[in-house]
Amino acid sequence: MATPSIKEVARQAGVSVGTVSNFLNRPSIVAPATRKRVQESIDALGFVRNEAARHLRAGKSRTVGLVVLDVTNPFFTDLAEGAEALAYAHDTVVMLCNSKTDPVREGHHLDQLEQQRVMGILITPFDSRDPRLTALVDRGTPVVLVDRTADRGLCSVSVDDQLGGRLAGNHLIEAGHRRIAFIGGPFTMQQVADRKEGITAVVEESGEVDLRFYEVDVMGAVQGRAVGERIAALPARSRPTAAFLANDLLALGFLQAMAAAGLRVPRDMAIVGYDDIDFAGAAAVPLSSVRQPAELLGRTAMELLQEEVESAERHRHRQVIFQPDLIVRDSSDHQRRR
Amino acid sequence: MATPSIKEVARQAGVSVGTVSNFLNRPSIVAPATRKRVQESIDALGFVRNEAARHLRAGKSRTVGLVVLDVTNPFFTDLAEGAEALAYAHDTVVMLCNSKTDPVREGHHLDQLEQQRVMGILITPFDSRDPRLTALVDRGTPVVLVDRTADRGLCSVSVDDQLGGRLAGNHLIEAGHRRIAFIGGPFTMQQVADRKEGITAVVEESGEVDLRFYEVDVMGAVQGRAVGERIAALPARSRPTAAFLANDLLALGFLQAMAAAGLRVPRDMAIVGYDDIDFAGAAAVPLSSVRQPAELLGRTAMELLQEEVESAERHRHRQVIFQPDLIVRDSSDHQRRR
DNA sequence: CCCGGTGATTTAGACGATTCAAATCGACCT
DNA sequence: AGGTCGATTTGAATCGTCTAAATCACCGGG
Repeated sequence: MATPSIKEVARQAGVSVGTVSNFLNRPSIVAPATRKRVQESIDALGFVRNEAARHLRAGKSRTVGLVVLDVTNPFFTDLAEGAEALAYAHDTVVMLCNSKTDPVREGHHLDQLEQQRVMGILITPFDSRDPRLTALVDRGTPVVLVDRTADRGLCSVSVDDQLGGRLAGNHLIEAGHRRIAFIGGPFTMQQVADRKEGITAVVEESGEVDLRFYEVDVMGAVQGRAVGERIAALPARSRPTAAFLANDLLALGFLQAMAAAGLRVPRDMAIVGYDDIDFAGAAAVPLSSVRQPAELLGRTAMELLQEEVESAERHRHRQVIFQPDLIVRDSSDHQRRR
Repeated sequence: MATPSIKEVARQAGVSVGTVSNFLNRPSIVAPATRKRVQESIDALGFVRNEAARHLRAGKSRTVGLVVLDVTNPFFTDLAEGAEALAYAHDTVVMLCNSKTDPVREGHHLDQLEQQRVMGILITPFDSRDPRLTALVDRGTPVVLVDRTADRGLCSVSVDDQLGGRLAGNHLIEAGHRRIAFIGGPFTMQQVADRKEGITAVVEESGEVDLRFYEVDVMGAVQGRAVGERIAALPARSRPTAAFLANDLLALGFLQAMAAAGLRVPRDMAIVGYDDIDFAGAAAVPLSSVRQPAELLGRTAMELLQEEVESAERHRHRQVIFQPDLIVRDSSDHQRRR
């Protein structure tokens, strides 16, 4: 009682397989009476198209791989949302892969996606110049970098992370902070490096600010809390009075560590996060954050991919860069805090 | 310059396609010298297996669909982790799908997975007796219910949610609470209904406790905060003194609302969550929570699926049920709280 | 009554990998 | 030289769907 194929449907309906296929793909050229008969057979047999066969025959898949660093991070799920919305409109499927900031997992996913001959891959790579990635592209899989700027012949969609770092830095410096912590990681990740560079630049311009770096391996709430505990334990006179964290999960964990240690936010510690996930505005102390247009990123990435797939040869790679916005809330703003 | 097929590899290596296939699938029967030659051609050409073709020929896929209610919830990603670990060992791939507690999205994913002829589906369904799900099973796709108990002919892996509700309820009642809120939703979801039933049962047994219900549409931190604000706004004499929330994200949001409203936890409001996600223990006030063995759930579900796929006809469906544990932390424990 | 259309349907290969019966090749034995 | 056995390799068929080309039925015009 295996799943019926187009052939069984044809027999049941008393037509040829070609007609069934036509019914499926170009119903308008099938006579109404035949159409009805085929539809009935399909329903009766419970026929479901075999995507593998279609794919093999067509030579191209209708699924797109999306590889992100952390599915738990709302920034990435929002991004996925944007990509899926567009995919849905183009009758394609998004395969979501979680690399968990681990190059090995990432590589595994890429292998699988390539074997599946996906029509393309959207990826926030651990390392954008990973040779595996380059090889994949050379072999013909269209790739769009997400949340990273491509240098070479690739499309990419990103946000100006240096600017994001500058915005956060300026904001904290103007509020009078002179000891600031930058927390994120791994520092080898381009995004993190850029944000770090941004705040470093404005700190150097201002001259008199002490900026310290704390590196984490993965940017999650748990790590944020851990760093927060270490910093809270410092003597008040040498402790930073403000922290800029490279994502909101980190910032949320950090915020909780402050609360647990009895430090008031923003009075004792001002906090600025990154991504402006929904949850940030709803935190115990609403979190200031550098907003990235996550959904737009995803949507645009998918757009670029579709474009590349459709126009094939005469496609010019493009690097789209969005501007981030600083959203100031209580966690970094004395005035607002009652 | 399309991706080379096994045929090109064969030509390049001066052997037949059969030999290349043998090299790929049963290397031991290929002569060492030939093996070397084929390997070289594969490397030179950058050959990558075409999964669609393998699948079509083999008649069965090597990917498993995993449909969860919320990828943002660490409970589900832990679960996915368990499933993936086992899948990896069996050389299969997990396709992660996020239904976002939306039956329409869920249906869409199921359709796609069926068209892809996945070898099976692990799903936390919105409604376990959805006819679409039944139809899918009847048409031959093995399905294992996750975090839900199957009534009919299906395998399932779940945790005794009623017991979870009882544990939380008993704990709060014993601590002296007489006005308790239960927060979760939608109440039509079996898990939520069971937890609710569990606490309702112990409340009724005790006689003198006032239990109130708050329903949310999706169980996320944002919703938790919203309910928290409503409850915090109640006059102290009629306000519940304890809340049991059907998952930890909800509880985290709720906790933040308490902090924002100036209510102390657990003195003014005791809180017990559900799932015991990593983040729960790291919250500003460490969260009491009913622990579910998420990874084990995922792993076991995959095990059952493999079993079903392999033993085919003579397979007996099984319903595995795990026991939850109550983890008591500061959020519900006066003693511990300084 | 035959010809040319037109509209509907059928036929006949691909697509890429796998499998299995059959062919090939040596080496070895008698 | 003929035969046998084992180890390798080959060739063809197959999976389900799609498409281009071919076929068919039927109609009206000449």
